[in-house]
Amino acid sequence: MAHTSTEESTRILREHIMSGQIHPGERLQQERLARALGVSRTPLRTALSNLANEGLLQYEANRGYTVREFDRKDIVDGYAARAVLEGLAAASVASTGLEFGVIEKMEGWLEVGDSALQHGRLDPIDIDRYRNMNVQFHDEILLRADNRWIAELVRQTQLIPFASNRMIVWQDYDIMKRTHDDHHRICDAIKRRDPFRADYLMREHVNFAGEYLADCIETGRITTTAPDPTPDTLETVK
Amino acid sequence: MAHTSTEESTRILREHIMSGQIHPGERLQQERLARALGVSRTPLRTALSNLANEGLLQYEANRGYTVREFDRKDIVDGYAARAVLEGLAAASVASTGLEFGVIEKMEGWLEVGDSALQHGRLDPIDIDRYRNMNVQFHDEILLRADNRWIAELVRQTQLIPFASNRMIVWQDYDIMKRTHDDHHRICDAIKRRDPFRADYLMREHVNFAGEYLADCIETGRITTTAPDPTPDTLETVK
DNA sequence: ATTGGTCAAATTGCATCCAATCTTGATATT
DNA sequence: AATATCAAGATTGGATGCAATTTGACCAAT
Repeated sequence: MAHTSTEESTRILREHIMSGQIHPGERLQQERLARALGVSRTPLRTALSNLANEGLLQYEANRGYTVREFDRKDIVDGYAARAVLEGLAAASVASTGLEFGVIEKMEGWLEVGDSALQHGRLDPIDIDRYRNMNVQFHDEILLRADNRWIAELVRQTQLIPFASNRMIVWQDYDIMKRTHDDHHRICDAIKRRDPFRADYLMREHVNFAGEYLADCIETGRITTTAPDPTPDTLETVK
Repeated sequence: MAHTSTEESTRILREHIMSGQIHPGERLQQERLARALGVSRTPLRTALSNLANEGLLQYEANRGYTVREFDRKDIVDGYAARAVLEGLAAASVASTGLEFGVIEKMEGWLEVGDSALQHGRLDPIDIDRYRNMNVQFHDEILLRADNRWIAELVRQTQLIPFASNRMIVWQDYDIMKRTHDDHHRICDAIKRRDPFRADYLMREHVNFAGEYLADCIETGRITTTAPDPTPDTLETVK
């Protein structure tokens, strides 16, 4: 493995926090956690410090780390920031234009989404395919915008448990239909080189997703949104 | 002191990198640096890891940390991202409105800028006053926007040596005049509760600043932009 | 001159140890 | 009963030591 214990610990802890396996508000004891991860306290402490910098943990000197708690406003505000950033990305891409190969690829993804929605209802079978499509679609635009700040800042806004772009609320068919229609229109705006329309559509798309997700989390309507489970176990030694 | 060695080291190193006292591309040797800072390698290593997370350092396993190098595109791209974020902040504030006391305070700052520019030319005497005014003006809008993500992401975009909002290119009177006029208009747009205008003006204001700053850095026209120097010495033990 | 190989010195990553701080709970005081 | 005090245990932050990796100098072969 080409990674250090620190990097591994950071990654595993981040996933466990993001997926809610470590609960908001929970105190993270270094000795216990180090045991669970099979490392000493030194790399673990670096990992904790990094995660606190990312905003996932709260730190108080001599009192240790706790998992940050996020409320509705945190989610909506995060999506609001993400919306203008992804809007800028979409506008940049629309402005510059995309090579045909890339557009073709994106239209392929759109069809993946179409096929998941073609039965007039939501089938749990399709959620994984739709989720991957969604991540690829948004990531491709961020990639093609060719601005490392935007990509990095968007990544940051998604460091909220249950609120990354891997979380799909697979519940209301009409909403998914409309949401995916946004994808079509955003792609169309990019194809037509219409930055203003791409920007506006993306902002609306992301802001809506934020409000909707926040609603669903608040009312406990979140169901089967977890992506491929992580093989890493923390519980064993606990 | 209420801070840990790790936090202190992080802060001091960040300042030294931001102000260019540690040069881009430079390799950071842990033993030497720890000596210079008067701490052991443990807190230093945590600090380095944090700064790498912030994007100021590059890290390679077993090969240590180097100061990241930034080119023109990094600066312009960073400001482009910052522009939409500060634009959103300004629009939010304009939309919500500000209490009279706050508007009065901001108008006070505008006058500070006016007085620094009233002689029809740029006096080096006024640069500190103008810089503080500028920071306060932008920070106040970020604060009043009441969205912690925006404030934090904007902070991140400024983690580039010589490119924070504390850097003022105090050289061309006409440009400063126009730039400060933006401040007046942004404040006016907020007062009139015109989110669209506030957004547009702020984006233009920030994007222009980015391009201009990048030009000046590229052509070596940067002169006396350093803020109040840090009392912390690193050179002593070097 | 350039490539490839070898080995010692330098440097990094991590485990462990110790001092400083916090937490807990029992006891004393009002 | 409520609050204050204080000592023992628990936990954190930082220093040190060691194994693993990298760096760099030197030399041989092409």
